[in-house]
Amino acid sequence: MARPREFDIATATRKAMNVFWEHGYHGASLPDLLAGIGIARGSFYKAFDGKKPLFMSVLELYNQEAIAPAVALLSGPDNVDGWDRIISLFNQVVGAVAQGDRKGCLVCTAAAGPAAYDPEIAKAVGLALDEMRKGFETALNASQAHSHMGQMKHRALADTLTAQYVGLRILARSQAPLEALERSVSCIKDLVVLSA
Amino acid sequence: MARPREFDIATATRKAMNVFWEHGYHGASLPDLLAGIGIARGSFYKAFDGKKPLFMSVLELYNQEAIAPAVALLSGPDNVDGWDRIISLFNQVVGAVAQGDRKGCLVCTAAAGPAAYDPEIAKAVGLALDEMRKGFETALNASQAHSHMGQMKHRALADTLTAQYVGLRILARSQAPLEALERSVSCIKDLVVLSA
DNA sequence: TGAGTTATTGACCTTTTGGTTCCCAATCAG
DNA sequence: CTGATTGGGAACCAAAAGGTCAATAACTCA
Repeated sequence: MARPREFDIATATRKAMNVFWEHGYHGASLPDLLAGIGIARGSFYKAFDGKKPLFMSVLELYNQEAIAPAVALLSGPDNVDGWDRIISLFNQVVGAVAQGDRKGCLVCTAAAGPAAYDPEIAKAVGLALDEMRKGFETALNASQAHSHMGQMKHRALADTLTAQYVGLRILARSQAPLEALERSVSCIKDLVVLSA
Repeated sequence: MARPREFDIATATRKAMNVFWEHGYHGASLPDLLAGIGIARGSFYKAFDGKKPLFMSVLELYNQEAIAPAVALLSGPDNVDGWDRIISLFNQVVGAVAQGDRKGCLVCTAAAGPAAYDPEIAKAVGLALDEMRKGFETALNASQAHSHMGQMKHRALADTLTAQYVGLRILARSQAPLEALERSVSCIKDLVVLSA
């Protein structure tokens, strides 16, 4: 064998995730990443393989750390009504903003940024957002108020909610007033009443 | 007097708008802009005052060329039902995508990008999106199906629709499947039925 | 026609970008 | 202990970023 690595790859990737999350893909420079992780250039290239490969790993980690929990929230538990789960998710989103977290969603920011010209990133982003969409669909299938809707309608509404989620998180990032985000969500909440 | 400028500032700004629109603020490099406008570096700095000042002018132009027409569509004519105007706007958005236009919305892309750390851009973006929001509100006030809703509900729904608009345009830019965007809008269309 | 003024151009500058290299230090097997 | 192997980190690199400037060209007015 030989000398063991002095830092944990997983931990370093998590730190890198935070840097990308805050600054976006382009905004995160090599020095930013190095400072955030706490290693030097050489180690960085030895461990990861440059900025973009790291970003792809970060997207994967983000799926586990942020997307998967959101999807889990939407998917259960079964004793909670599906629409309530959806409202909980949106409440979490504006709740984060209310506590000063304006980072938004890493995937959504990537969707608006490098996904436009990088097919690999676009694909990863698309997969992550599709997970969200499927989560919404699962929740809708478990919603009392939407049980009268057909499967196709559920799918369409899931797509709409996905777009709503993206819009909300982009607006959060763009310093939109908190009240506007709160109003958006309060209105979605009422949607169940309207569509019931 | 002195030597007259060989190009039209307004035309050049419009060309720059297209470059920014396609590549985003960061993605549009100086050479990109120079090639797009068709002038040399020196002229660029003489006419405009650098990249960011130009971008601010571009945002202004975009407000006239893209935001204002959208708001106008939402605001009238009075013989068209308000909700129909809203649906028309969303149809236009996915119609553009259907014809291969994946540029999205310059303001939405800026919201997800430089607005996160540049207060000046954030302010301009916020103003533009607020115009959209007011447009939605105006349309809702002229919607038969929503006449039973109070003013506060109109405002909240306008915020929701604004977020929906942003999400839709970001998804368009991120190469999301056309069908997903179509489903989103078709669902919004039904919303009038549900909320009637 | 000549003076004054301003646009045009392309070379040049600084800083920063992402990426590479090389040498030293640390670790393990034998 | 020793040699092989690997990580660590600073120095280094080329390219590209945005920005400046001095020389040249074009125009108007006196």
